[in-house]
Amino acid sequence: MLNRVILIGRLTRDPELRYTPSGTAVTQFTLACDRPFTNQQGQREADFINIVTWRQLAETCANYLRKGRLTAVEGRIQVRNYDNNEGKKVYVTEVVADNVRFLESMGGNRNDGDGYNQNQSSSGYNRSDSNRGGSSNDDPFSDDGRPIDISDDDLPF
Amino acid sequence: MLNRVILIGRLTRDPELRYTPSGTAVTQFTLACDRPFTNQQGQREADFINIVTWRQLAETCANYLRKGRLTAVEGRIQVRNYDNNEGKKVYVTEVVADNVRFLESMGGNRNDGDGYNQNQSSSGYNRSDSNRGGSSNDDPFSDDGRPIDISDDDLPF
Amino acid sequence: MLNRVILIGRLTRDPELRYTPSGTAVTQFTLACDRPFTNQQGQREADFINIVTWRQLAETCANYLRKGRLTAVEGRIQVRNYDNNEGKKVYVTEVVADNVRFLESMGGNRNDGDGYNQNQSSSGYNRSDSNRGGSSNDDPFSDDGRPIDISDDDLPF
Amino acid sequence: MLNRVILIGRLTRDPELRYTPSGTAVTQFTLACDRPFTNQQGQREADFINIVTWRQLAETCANYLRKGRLTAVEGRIQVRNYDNNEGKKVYVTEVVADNVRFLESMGGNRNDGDGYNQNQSSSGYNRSDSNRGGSSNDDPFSDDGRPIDISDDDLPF
DNA sequence: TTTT
DNA sequence: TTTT
Repeated sequence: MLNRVILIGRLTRDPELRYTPSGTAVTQFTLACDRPFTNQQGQREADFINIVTWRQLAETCANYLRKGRLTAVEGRIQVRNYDNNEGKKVYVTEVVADNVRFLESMGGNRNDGDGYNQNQSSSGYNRSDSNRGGSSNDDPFSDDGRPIDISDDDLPF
Repeated sequence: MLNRVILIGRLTRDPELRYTPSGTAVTQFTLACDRPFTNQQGQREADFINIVTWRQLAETCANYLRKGRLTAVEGRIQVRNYDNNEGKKVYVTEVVADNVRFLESMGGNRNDGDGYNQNQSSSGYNRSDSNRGGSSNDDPFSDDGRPIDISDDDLPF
Repeated sequence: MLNRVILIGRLTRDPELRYTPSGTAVTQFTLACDRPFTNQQGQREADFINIVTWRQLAETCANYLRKGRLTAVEGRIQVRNYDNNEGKKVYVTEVVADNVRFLESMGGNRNDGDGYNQNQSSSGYNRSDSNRGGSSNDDPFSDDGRPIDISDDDLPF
Repeated sequence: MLNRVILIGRLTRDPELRYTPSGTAVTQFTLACDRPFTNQQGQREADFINIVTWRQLAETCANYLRKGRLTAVEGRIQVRNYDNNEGKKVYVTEVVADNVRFLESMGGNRNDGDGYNQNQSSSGYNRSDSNRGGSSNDDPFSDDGRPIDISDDDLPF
C-alpha cells in the first residue's frame, strides 16, 4: 500500500539501455550503497542494489550516468520471480526508479543540477505482469546471473 | 551513502523468531505490498518483501505481529549472497527494519497505537559480515527457498 | 533536488475541501504525528503537520478522511511566505501530498484497502507561484492563524 | 507514528553552531530544495527548509558544511510554537536531522565520501518539551524572523 | 511459500 | 560481476 525507497550511491558500471519488443526504453544499473557501519574486520561493506528505469527516464539515465557517478534514486521495491532453466523459481529484487538525480557533473562539461529527471507517466492505464508461470523472459536483472531478455510485460505504470 | 525504505503492507504469515548462536533475537516476516497499478489482466499484484529485525525490535515483532496485520516498516535494503549447495552464488535481498509500526490492533485485547517500536542500538561499534566465501549459513532469507541457519555475523549495527 | 516526506498520523479535524477561483479542488487537513520519544515530564508530544492535497486526490480525501482516522501521507515539504496585514512576512510550511493511504476503514461500511489514492497529474506543464510580494491570498494554512483564501497560483504540478 | 523526511539541496548560508545552557551543540542551517516543476513564469522556485542538528552531528555539520554545498538530510518534521512579544502564537516548522550526507567535497582538501554522519543517541531516555506557554526562548528558527535563544528543553532524543 |  |  506504500512502497518507497530512496538511495544515494555510486554506479558500479555504466548503465545498460535496452528496448522491449514494442520499443519501450529500459535502463538498468547497479548502485553501490555503503553500509552505515563497519563489519567485524573494521571494513565498510556495500549493498549492490539493482535499479530499473523505464521510458524517458531510461534514456536520460543512459545518456548522463556513468560508472562511479554519485547518484540519488527514488522508487519502489519490486520482487519478481521466474522459473530458471532447471525449473527452479528464481527471485529477483530490484528498485523501479521514478526519480533519479545526478549528483555529480559530467566531467566538467555540463551542469546537471537543474532539471528533474522524473518518470512522466500518464498514470491510470498501468499494467505490469510478472509471475507468469513458465515464462522466463521477463526481467532485467536475474539473481541467477544470466542475462535475460526484457519483455513489455514488465512495464510499470 | 543513504539507503532508506518505507513500506506499508500485510504480513503473509506469522513472524518467525529465532536466535543466533550468541543469543541475539532475529525475527523475519514477509510484507505483501500491493502495487500502485493493475496488470494487463486488470488485476492488482503485490510485491512480497522480506523483512528482518534484530534484538528488542525482533522480540516485539514476534510478540505483536500476526499474519494479515497491516504494518509499516522503516529500514534499509540489504543485499547478501552466498554459495548454495551446487556452488552457485545466490543473492538475497531483504529490508533490515529499524522501525516497525503496528497499524492494526490485536483483536481487541490490546492497544498498539502508543509506543514506538524502534531499534535501540548503541551505534558505533557495529559490525556485519556477509559475503564470506564458502560459508552458507549466513542468512534469514534465501532466494533459493531453503531454510538456512542464521549467524551472528549478520548482526547489523 | 529531492524532497520527500512520509508521515503516518491521525487527522486532528475533518478535512476541509475548497475550490480555487478556477474550480480546482484543494483539501487541507492536519496530521498529528506522535514523536518517537517522551518529554521531560514523561509525556509523549505530537507534531501537528499541515497537509494540502489538490484535484482528484483532494476530492477523495474530503470524501473518505475524517477526524481521528489513521492516515499515511506521502509528499513534499513546501515553504511559502506572504506579507500579513501588518506588513510582516509570515512563513507557512506544509506538506503537499501526492499519495494518501487510508489506514482505517470507514466505520464498517466500506473497504479502503484497495485502490491507491494518488495524484494523477499529467506532469510537465506545471506551475506554482508563491512568494508574490504583497499578495496575501495565497495559501491554505497560515502560521498566523487567520483563515486565508486560496488561489490558483498555488497549484502544484 | 511515522515521520520521515529526506531532502537533497544546497545550504543558503554557512551553518550556525550554538550551545544550549547545558553545553549541548546545536547547528542550524537552511536547505534550498528546487521544486520539481516551474511556475507560471517558467521559473523554477525553491523551498527553503530549516534544518536543526544536535550533539556530535551538529559539530560535524558546523565543521564540514558551507554555503552552497550540496547536502542530503534525513530526519523528521517538527512543529513548535511560542508566543511572540505581542503575545501572538508563532509556529515554527523545521526538520530535525539524524543523518546528514555531504555530497560535495570540501574544496579539494579532504574526502567526505566515507564516514556516516549520524546522530548517535542512546535512545530511550528522551525528552523534548516544546509548546511551553509564555516561554519564548525555545527555538532555533523563528518564522518571526527574530533570532532566539535556544534551550535545553528542545533537545530531541 | 504469499496478505486484505 | 561490483562504486569512491
